[in-house]
Amino acid sequence: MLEIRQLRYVQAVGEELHFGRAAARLHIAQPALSRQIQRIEQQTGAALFVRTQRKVELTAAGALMLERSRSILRELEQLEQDVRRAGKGELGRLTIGFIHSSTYGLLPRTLQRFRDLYPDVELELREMSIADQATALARDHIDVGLTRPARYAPGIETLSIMEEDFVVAVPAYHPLASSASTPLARLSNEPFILFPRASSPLFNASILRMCETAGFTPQAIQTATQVHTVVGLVSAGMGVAIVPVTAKNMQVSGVAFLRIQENPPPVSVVLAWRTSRETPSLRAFRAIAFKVGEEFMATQARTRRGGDVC
Amino acid sequence: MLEIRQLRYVQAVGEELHFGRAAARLHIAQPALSRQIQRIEQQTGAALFVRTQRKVELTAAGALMLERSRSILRELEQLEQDVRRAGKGELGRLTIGFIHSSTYGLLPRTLQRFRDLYPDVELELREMSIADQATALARDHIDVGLTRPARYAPGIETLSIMEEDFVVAVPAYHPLASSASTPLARLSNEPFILFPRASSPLFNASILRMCETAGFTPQAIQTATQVHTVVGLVSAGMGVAIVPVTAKNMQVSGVAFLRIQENPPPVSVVLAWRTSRETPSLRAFRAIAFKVGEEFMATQARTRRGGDVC
DNA sequence: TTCTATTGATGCCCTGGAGGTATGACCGAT
DNA sequence: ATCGGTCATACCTCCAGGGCATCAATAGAA
Repeated sequence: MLEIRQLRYVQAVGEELHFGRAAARLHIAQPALSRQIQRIEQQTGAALFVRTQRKVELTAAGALMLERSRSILRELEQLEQDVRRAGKGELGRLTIGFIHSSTYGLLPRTLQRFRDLYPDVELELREMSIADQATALARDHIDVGLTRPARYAPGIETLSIMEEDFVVAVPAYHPLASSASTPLARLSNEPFILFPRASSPLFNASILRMCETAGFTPQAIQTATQVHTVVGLVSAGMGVAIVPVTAKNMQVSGVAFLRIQENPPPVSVVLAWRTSRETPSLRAFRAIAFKVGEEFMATQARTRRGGDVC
Repeated sequence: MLEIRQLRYVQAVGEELHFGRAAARLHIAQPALSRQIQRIEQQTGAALFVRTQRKVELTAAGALMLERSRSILRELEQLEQDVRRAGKGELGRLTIGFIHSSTYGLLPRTLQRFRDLYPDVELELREMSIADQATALARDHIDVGLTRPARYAPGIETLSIMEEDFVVAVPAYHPLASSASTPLARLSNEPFILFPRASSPLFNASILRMCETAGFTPQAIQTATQVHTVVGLVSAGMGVAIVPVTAKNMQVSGVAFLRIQENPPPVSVVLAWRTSRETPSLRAFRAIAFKVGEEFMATQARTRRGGDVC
């Protein structure tokens, strides 16, 4: 089989048409080059160059080999560079699962920043539920999930990148609408729009627990899986709801958001991935998502925990 | 720079996902393979494989390199094969100059046989005059010329591949039309269609000389460069002509061809090429053209020299 | 013509690196 | 705890590629 060295030598001699100069260009002595070319000619049984005493000329076979050698050498160089980049995570493909609600939060910013830094990593996005992400991770259908805390199979790691407080959403005309905060108990007789237990177990359980702690069971008048649907129903005056604070980013009018005076535990957004499938691109994505999460929480800090309002 | 060996090793390990088996496939010992892979990983700074104690897995960079290595190895193999074939003249390009009259003779057969034997040699055909072929050869515009004997520049070799006798062409109603042969002297008062001296010096000179030997100067009523035009004019009754015997192949009706009893010297068809531009394809073409020329003369032997008529 | 300079080929030697063998380290299975 | 399987490490060998000196052939100068 031909060796790369041989291709390079053919290219040098083919371009210089002079063994001495070609050898100099290759940083080897001329006899070595002569021997290598002879060797190729012997290997292939084809004369590549016609050496008359005064000049060197390409044969048809030589011209063919020169051209193709150039092309293969280019490809090889490109390959090495690409492998190097892939090793640093600058090249590749990342399939990301995400829950719909993260669309309004850090996903867009994370994607934008990631694309800026790693323009040659193909990103594939798949909206899927928390449960679906868990199985997709286990089956290697996605590289990483932007999801919520849950019970994941062994071998799947998670990293919390953001904690969101819950807030109360009420219609704009509601008596509470002008308040900045409210105790949960004030909502005990309100009709509630809740998240269904089946598809949104985390939100459902969190909200039921905090109401229980406040001493009542919320009266469900409707359920909806996606946050923006829930807020939409509040906006339509159908009832009140408890939603994560990022719901404010949804640009729905006719809804007021109130802090919850009991400061119930926040809910996390986590990244989840298979430990054994850790790639450089994944590491890079994780770092960026983490950073974006931090910034995101910082910009929303004024509305959180009643503490540092400006 | 990456070496071919390394690509092959990556391919083997990537496909076997097992160092021992991959090494066996490569006919080397396993430690050598481990070292080479490590070396590549060190060279590129990218992990290609994840070696857990029980199994080997590809990383993203490894998968990339596997795929591209396959492709480069394929190309390299193809290259070697093509160079080998080009060396034997089975691959390449041959630009052939030819005079129009050879279209009715051996050119079609030669081309057909050559294409059968060397289907991957591209043939480019250029009809051009004898003089044009001489300069085209000198300037490397054509690889070989199918032409007539002439004064060629030094460095240009010729090989005669066929000798054609001249015959007399007369209109079908001409008193001589039913004869098989005639002495040239019988034509001394006939109107002649001649080849112009400028563009067809060889034919023109040959014909004038044989008539002179027969004791007369032909009376030109018209000149025409191409043989088939000349024969067409004879068919139209404009006069008689002396043409090479291949003119019979032109399928022109209304013309009778007669042997010349004086047996004037025949005219050759030659191949001409630059000695320094001798390629394997050219050699192959030459051999075939020569053979075809021999066969061509054999099939026409019965009409030649008055000898072996059946 | 003879001499010289140029250029590719040949002979001989040396060395780096690829490969081999033996063995270690690690882990899962029994 | 032991064994078997698997990849990594240590150390040695050997050869192909490269360097140096020189030859051979020829074009161009004298």
